[in-house]
Amino acid sequence: MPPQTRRTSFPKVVIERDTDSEESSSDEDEIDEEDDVVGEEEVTEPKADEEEGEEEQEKSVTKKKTPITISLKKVCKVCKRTGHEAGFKGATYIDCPMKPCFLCKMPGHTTMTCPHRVATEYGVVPAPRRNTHRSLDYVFQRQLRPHIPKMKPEFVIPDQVNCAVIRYHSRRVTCLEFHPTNDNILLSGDKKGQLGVWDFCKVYEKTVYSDIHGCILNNMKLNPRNDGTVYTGSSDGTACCVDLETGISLSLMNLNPNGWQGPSTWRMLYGLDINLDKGVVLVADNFGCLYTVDMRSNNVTGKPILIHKKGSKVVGLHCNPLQPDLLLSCGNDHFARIWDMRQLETGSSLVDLPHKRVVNSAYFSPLTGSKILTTSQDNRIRVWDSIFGSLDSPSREIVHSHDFNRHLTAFRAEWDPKDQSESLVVIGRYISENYNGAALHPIDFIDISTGQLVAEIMDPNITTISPVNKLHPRDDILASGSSRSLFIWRPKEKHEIEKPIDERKIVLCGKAEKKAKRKFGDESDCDSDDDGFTTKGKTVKSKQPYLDSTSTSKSKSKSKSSKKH
DNA sequence: AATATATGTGCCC
DNA sequence: TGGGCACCCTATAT
Repeated sequence: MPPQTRRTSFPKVVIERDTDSEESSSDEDEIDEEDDVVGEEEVTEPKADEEEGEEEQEKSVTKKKTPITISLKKVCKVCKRTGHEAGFKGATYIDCPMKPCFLCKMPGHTTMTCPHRVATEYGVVPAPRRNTHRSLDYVFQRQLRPHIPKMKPEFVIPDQVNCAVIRYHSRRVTCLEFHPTNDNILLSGDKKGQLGVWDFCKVYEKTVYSDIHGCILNNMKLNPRNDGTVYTGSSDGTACCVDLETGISLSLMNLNPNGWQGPSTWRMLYGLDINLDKGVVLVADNFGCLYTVDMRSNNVTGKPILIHKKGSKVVGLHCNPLQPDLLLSCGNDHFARIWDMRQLETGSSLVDLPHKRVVNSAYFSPLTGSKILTTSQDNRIRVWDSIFGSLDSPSREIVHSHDFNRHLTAFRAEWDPKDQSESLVVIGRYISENYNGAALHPIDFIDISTGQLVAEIMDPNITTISPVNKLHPRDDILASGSSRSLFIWRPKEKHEIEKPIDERKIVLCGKAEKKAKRKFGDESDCDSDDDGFTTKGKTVKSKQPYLDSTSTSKSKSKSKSSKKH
């Protein structure tokens, strides 16, 4: 047992007398009074206070002269000081005033009054009417984007859950990918290393492959040339090529051939991407190294290259969609880096993009590949408007709540691959908002050219945070991973027009699921998952989950201006 | 309904 | 450079 710290040894409920003073004599009273004032410096208290406190308690109980009241003094759960409280009041979270703003990390105000919350685009420099005279830029723009279309209208932003699977995974979801050709298939990875294949139009048609990885499936990518295979990278140190039909996986590499030799030597794979032009799969580990796997021979080629600080995680890799020679990496060393694939060696990065904290993700824009979008643990989304322009500093920094929490999958801002203007981005939100008395964590759609919150979507049935989000490459569909559950969102209008009513079923989750269970008295769902899932090598097909077409989940898709107070 | 628990990052020494 | 510890909105099982 670790030695108790002084702080924790303090009783949270302070016992005080109604009638003060009299024989109190001991130092304890003084302390109580101090507490009353501002909670002053508990630091000045004597070390033995705990026992003394108990003693006195007994004393006063036995005497019975002075009635005892236990006053629930305001004790802040965050800073442990008295005089104020932090935490949830109903569905509203009150910040500790002693801490810097939880949203923007600046001191002097709390989240409630943070200018970035009151006006989401606060401090964001809008996209300038660019008039660059760089010839390369001109050529690039003319070739690819003769006219820059407007961003997608709001109504095609998915805003309503129309199906979801309950606890499809037995651990939290870590990554999602849509199938490149089959519009209804969603792949999902989880912390346990399992890979899910879900036909979300048939809702209950899902398959889970549980014998591919031993722990966290960090990243996966489908092969667009052969859409039946997916490449996966895991913290177990292996990368695999998986056949989606059979679940048969081929190990491409194993960074821990000698098994567990202690935490300092165990290697894990994080970043992963496919470079079709070069016919390679790129993966990166937690020691800062990049590995190249030849897609034909399924062998690692060349030596690992240190591309980020030695010993630091390389969490993301992304190949430029148009320029096969360009690679973007990001990692725990607070950098995102652009590389030329033709001359990959340590220190040879073309550009280093510094961040204040860990970079959770870095992506080129999906259509032109000319923008860069990063998500960093400093609660900022950064945008570089053109890789052909100056990359000295980001074009915009958008403050957004997506803090690091060890129990959550890292948040990543994801492009909408269908948005011709390459300005619509989706990302889950950490801090909750009070929506009619419920604390919900919305999924935000942000126009990264202005920083404006275009839409915030949530569902009263989804009370958990949704750090993992992916937009469909062709349809107006959003997939979200929230804790162990997966959700599919569609725009209300579209969904209502296209789907016959009896297909508009909502699969309940979380609390609503439990309620439904009681209501229908069914015990047989995929909740007993662990049994099935742990059977190595077996696919688990679960039965039909709870369907409830009556409880239409409502979610709002509103512009930021109508936002609370 | 209180509590245990898993276990990443930053920062300090 | 490395161990130790703190840590603000978790989710879930008991």
